[in-house]
Amino acid sequence: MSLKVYNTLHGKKEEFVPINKDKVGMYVCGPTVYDTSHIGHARSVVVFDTIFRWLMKIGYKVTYVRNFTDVDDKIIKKSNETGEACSFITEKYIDEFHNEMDALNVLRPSIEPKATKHITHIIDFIQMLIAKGKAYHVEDGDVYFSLDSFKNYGKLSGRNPDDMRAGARIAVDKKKKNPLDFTLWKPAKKDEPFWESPWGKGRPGWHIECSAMSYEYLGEGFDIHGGGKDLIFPHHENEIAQSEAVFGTQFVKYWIHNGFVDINNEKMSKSLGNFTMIKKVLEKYSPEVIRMFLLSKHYRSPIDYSEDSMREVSLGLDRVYAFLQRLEDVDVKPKQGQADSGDLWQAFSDAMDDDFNSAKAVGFVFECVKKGNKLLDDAGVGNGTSGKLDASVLASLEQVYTDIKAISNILGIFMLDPADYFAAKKEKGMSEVAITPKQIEDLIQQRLDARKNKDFSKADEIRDRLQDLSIILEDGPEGTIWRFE
RNA sequence: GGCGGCUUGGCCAAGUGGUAAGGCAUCGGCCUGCAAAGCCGACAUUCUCCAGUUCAAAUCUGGAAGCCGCCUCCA
Repeated sequence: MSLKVYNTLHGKKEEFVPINKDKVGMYVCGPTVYDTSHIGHARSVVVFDTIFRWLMKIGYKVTYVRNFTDVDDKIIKKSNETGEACSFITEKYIDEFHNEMDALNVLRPSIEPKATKHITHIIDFIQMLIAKGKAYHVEDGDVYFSLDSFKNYGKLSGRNPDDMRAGARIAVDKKKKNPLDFTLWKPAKKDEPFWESPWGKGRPGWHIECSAMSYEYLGEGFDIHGGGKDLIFPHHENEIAQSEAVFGTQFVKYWIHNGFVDINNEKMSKSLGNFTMIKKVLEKYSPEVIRMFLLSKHYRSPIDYSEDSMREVSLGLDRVYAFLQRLEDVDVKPKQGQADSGDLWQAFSDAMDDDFNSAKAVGFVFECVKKGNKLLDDAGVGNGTSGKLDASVLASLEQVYTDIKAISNILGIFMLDPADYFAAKKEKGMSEVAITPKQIEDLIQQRLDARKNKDFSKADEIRDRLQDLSIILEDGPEGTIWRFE
């Protein structure tokens, strides 16, 4: 099965055929670094990270560019409010972003360009636009893109400029020839950061950096451009206008847009004040739970964030790791050098080829976990009698484990050694509870003694006591183990 | 007002013309002193509603209702 991708440009799934065989150029709009990232940002980053990994896995040499917008009105505003230099603010949030994305097991893109490091490229780009009559400079120092000079405007978002003018939600600016013309360069006011340019001291508008930097690293036209759905208009529409106006060739072949993270069925946004920061979620849930949550629904659909759904995902992840632990307990290990050959991998692979359907893919993993558990049960392993696995069962369990490990490299979940996963979970649980492991062990021993003496009411009392601390006891053939709920 | 999307069991969620994956929860059973975990079974004759195309539709077409998003900074 070959890769199919939903292309926003045409509103349908298309077979993915890169411009250059074997190579893929991908540009994704990164954050404006003026504030802490919320889980909506995490979705975009995790989704495109997964896409990046999948493209590489199926054999493409991928150049993945994700920018930082580090010059912007909001950054300047924050600087004025806090008295901190813009560069201090942007560095701070870039660091924070990197730390959080590293925690979420996100691979670094090939290149992470910053707008402020590409001012010359941006100025050159604007000059090309002016030279072609696609942009104009007004007296005060502003440079605007001339919408009337670009016929195809609106092809990505399905709008036409005439309708929008009728819509009349756009503030009229007398300096503009057409009210929809957008800023390429704006003059610096007093105390604002600036760069010298042919139009005086100023700074770039928002859209132009992506055209200039994608050109710099990926060329006049490239394969994939991504970002959140909210960037379709006007940001990506404007990028198309700028780049295609200069080069006269198709800017991007496949446009990919991820859906939002909602809270109570509404988009997470600053104006509603309903956003949840990544760091806040990381305090409560492991990175893999967050990743699994974000990948448990198709990337184009909205996904509703709630404590309940996080808890549910967390339980599901426990289930997978508990299965892996069972495998480890009977010495089933992933096979070396034989990845990508099992049925699970094949099913996973087909799901990913179908517009990166990670939700479906995760479903297959669960199906396999159930089958694997059944094989173990039927073999009587870990179920009272410690049976011996026969060769064919061993082989299929090894294959499942191998496939899950291969999948973990794409989804960025199920990455850990199960023992480490549960150890981390225990550690986290311990930090929230007023009891020591020693005390727990003592109680377990007391309960064991009580059970030996058939004093079951005392045994149950001890178990209930631990239960109140979210500690679950499991009596197995090798003794009693405990874990956090 | 313009444009786009969504509506699947108690909840979450796959499904893109061939007769409803999976997870969570619930109820039975096996196992257990009792539990937990795991497994087995039950749980949508049906996919918001109405009409149409088709041998066949959750999936295509037309219409209705509800919800959401973009059109202003936004992942």
